[in-house]
Amino acid sequence: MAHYHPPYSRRPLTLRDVSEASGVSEMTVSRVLRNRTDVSAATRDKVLSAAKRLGYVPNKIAGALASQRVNLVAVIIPSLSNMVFPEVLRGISDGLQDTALQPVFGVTEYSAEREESVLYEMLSWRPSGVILAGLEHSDAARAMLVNSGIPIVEIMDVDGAAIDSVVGISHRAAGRQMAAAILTAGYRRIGFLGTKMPDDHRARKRLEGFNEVLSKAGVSLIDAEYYAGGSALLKGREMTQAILSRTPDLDFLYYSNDMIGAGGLLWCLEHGIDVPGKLGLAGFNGVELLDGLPIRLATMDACRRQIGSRAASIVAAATADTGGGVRIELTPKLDPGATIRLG
Amino acid sequence: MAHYHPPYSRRPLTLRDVSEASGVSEMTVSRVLRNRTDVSAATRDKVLSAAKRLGYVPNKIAGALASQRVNLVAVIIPSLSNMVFPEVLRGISDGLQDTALQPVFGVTEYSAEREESVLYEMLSWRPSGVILAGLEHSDAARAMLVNSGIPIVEIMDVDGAAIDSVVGISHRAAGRQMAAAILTAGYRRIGFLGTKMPDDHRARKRLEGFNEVLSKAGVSLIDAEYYAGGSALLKGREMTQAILSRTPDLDFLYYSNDMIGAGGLLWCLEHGIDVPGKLGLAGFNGVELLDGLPIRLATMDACRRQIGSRAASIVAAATADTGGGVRIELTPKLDPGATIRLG
DNA sequence: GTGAAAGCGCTAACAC
DNA sequence: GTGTTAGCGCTTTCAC
Repeated sequence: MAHYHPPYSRRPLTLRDVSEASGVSEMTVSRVLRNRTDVSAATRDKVLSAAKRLGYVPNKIAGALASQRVNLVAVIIPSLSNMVFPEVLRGISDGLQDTALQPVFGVTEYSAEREESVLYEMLSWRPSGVILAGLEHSDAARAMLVNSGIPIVEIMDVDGAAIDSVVGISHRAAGRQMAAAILTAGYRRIGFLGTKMPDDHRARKRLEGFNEVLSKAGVSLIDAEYYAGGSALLKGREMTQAILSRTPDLDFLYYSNDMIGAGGLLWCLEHGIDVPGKLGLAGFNGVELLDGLPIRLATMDACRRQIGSRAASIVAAATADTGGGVRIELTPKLDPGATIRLG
Repeated sequence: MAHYHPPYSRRPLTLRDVSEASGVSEMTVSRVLRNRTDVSAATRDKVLSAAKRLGYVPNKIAGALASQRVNLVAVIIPSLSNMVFPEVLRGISDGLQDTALQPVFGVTEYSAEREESVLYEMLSWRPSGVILAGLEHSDAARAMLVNSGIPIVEIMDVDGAAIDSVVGISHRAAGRQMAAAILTAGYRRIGFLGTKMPDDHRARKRLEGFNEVLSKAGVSLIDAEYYAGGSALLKGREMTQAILSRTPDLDFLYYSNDMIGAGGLLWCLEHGIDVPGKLGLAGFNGVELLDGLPIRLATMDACRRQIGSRAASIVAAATADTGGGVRIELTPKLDPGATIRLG
């Protein structure tokens, strides 16, 4: 049902068109359009009005090729499916606010292979920097990053060797801290509920840290449930029901993220389970959504927004060629909410 | 705490480097790297191994300038704060899957001014097409779109005049349909809860359609609550409490989105309110999160993913220069859930 | 099947 | 303050 077919492929205007329309040389037109100060007010006005009248939009491709500068920062994240990465993106936007840099996003769906191809694609546009999640990359991706000659910031996680700069939290330490809090509160029969994602290295590290502290206390996970895809809130609900009917004497459920934790919490409340008396619950991330639940779920803030803005600042500084090779470890705080009893 | 300062600004490799390393002319290297078939297998292997060994990443800036082709689709959306746009983005990714096109995202935060500057910025990269939310744009933005000479797809909303192609639903009709369902169910004392966003035209149109049907039935909104920012789930909870304590005899609450509707629903359930007997509730969007609530909130699916993939297909087709100027109106279906009683 | 030359639209560098 | 010249790293075109 075509209703009108516009002339795609109209030739875009060039500097030359503005030059002719204003009677000013291309070079000076270029100066005006780049807000350079060494142009007389009269010339500037002539150019600006001609450009506006014609509807000229500069060609950054040509500009970038000529100047060898591209004001783009490649940002590569695993997913948009939960609230965690959009918030990192907002942090990045904030951090880039007062610079000429613009973020460009790519998504990997937690696949190293896709990360590699997205990275290749983005690097081919010669961005001013790269911000990407995690420290685990394919060899080829790592090589591209090392060879790129631009600032690289790996974010979210600090447990491992960074290529250049890194901003994040220690997920292993976060897992340990939560385990310690749970043990201190007196819980001993602990179940784990999480995603079936072998490539979510941060979730894996949290669980490793968690298990480590449990082991030292002679405790180990009694049962576990995993899911993939679907509504996390619903999955949390379903998995909670499943694990509790299979292993009714659990006294704590550790969820790998807040969304499934929230689903579990709602299920428990509906079923009159004494939380946190008989059963404690905890998630991870500190998502805003938790504010709207009947009672607060214990969680740990992953410092998402802050990570984004710090990473952006590092790229901005490195581009303005201050510094480089920075390591920033943020410390998430544990929020016991109302789902962990006092120890 | 710098731990290592890599040599930013290493000169990236060029075709010439690969040419010299492989002993093949630049032109033929270029052919191989673009997967052209008119190259002998022997030459191809030489080139490929040299390129891989060196870690060559092509410069798309130069390529785009020379070929006058850019495989980028500019995607401009209002926000990443709720689940609606990320899902549109996923639809777009899907729709672009089997093409050479790559989406690039920009966010406006519901500001026409920011839309204009994001658009300007993106058009300056000469993308192959633009997908943007809504039909309302500044005059300057509209002029840029019209003059761009590339396929433009306005998405989400079909209530108004499109520049080129359009894919969406009628929000006015959606509002009308919900009002009709509510009236049919026998509710008469209706309250509205929504965002304080004058520039969210789709929410506005839904409310207009809603009021229109109410008026015709001699009914009008009894009370309203507005919010801006913060956790939508929490705001839904707070606004529900506020509106019901101010106007206790309301028998229906119409929320402008599912998130605040979910917050309201949770609040009502906790306070033992008979839903949908004494009080009916409805939201909008059909977000996945609703699947995890104790009872289903009435809502309307905004067809987000489908809109994204259809829009992407239009751009892909127009680029391959089939068609153009397409209008697709999808029909959202009303899901009465368990929060509207049978009429 | 391969190579040489020209040029995409802009900006750096320098001359005036 | 303004103009001229020479590329940026590719791809197009055409010759071989």
